[in-house]
Amino acid sequence: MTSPAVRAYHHGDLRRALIDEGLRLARTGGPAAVTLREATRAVGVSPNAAYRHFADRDALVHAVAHEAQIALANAILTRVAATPADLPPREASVERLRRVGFAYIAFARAERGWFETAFFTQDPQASAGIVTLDDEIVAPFRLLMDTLDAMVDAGALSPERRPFSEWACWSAVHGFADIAVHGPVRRQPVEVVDALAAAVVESAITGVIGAPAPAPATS
Amino acid sequence: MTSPAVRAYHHGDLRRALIDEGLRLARTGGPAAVTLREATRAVGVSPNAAYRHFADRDALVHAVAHEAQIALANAILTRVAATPADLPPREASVERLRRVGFAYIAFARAERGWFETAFFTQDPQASAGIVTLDDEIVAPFRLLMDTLDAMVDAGALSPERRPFSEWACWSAVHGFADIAVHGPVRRQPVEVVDALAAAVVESAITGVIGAPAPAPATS
DNA sequence: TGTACATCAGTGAACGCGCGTTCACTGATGTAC
DNA sequence: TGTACATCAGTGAACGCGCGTTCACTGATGTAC
Repeated sequence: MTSPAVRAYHHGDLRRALIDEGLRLARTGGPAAVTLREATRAVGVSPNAAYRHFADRDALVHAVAHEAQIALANAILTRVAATPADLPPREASVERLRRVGFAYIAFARAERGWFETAFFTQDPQASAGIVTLDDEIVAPFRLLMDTLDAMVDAGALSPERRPFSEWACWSAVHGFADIAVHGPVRRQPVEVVDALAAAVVESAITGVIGAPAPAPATS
Repeated sequence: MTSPAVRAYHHGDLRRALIDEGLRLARTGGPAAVTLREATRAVGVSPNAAYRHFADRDALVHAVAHEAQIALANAILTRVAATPADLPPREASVERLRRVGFAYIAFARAERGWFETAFFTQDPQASAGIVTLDDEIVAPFRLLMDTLDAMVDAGALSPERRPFSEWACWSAVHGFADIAVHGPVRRQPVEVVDALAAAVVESAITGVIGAPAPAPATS
């Protein structure tokens, strides 16, 4: 991977190499750590070489953020896909929502820098019509929407309670992620944070459904 | 206020003046905008004069953050204090929780820079014992704890559901604040954000109580 | 199959910026006698 | 009440840093004939 890739920079993959390096930088330092000078230095190229592939620093950060968002979506998908197959449909639909929430929080804790980068990136223009998300972040959000819709279909969530429920879920889980990553919970032992996360997710589910949910699956 | 204050810098109030200027800078630019050079420049003093009153830049930011946290606590207190006096105790206790949530979100939206600064500041050492908050942020959090305790006393919240409920509340409201300030909702019309905020707060209350809450008071 | 040439991904040096921080200093303040 | 002096809040100039970005350029690549 290295030896042909290194040789391939000329008429090769500098763009890809810079994004990869940007991801490495963002992973530990968040979006602020993604600089043209550091990325080009690490790749072994002069600073201005980056301008062949990106309009400016912002374009690089944006590209990196895009990949961070995809990583988040994949983390959620993986956890949801592992839902036990033997659950009754109704419970399964709730369990899937629970997993979306846990996966979001787990990603924020495990990949703090990527999480910051994914959320940080701003869409310059306002979204059209009703409240929507810019294309890049649509994947994780779509997942949440679909999960809630499936709960309605499975009879776990009454249709009157469906509207806006995605915002309640996202807010709870995002808020806890931020508190766990930047807030006072930051340096608490893992078990404490796990317990709080479980309480927060369960409360969010209760808030959406309108009553306490069936017990979580053990897995 | 200006003329004696300006004269009083020598053997006067440079520390106070720098914090005030820091608050002005943080208000629009968040914690990153609080720089020694800009603050001293605005006050009309040489950059190194700040070192008579602050060990380094971090000390100034910390002082500014402290005041931003107090401003947040005051905003919550004011809104809670305006709870109609004629409500039955049970409903009143829930209405107070609702107001804590709305005030938190309103503060984040109205004073974005201060909100970022208040939350940003990090306590270097881990809190002692169980999960607690560092001294500076204790005021808003104490308010939330007391409000939830009062709900138990008033019979609006069953004692078994009390534990951890502060984290569920704070997460929901903090997450929505972050989404409304930095996320996709950022540029939506005020009415849309208001509607989403109401839905999020109501869902959080339902999640804590375990069932939909009595209707909000009209005020 | 060989050569001329256009293309375009890279180089090297430099710019200006604002920042935090340190140095040796000055000059106003307030106190001891 | 007046003077000598220590204190300490401020000055002015400079440092080194890393950044984004621009300039005129070079030299490898790949294509047209």
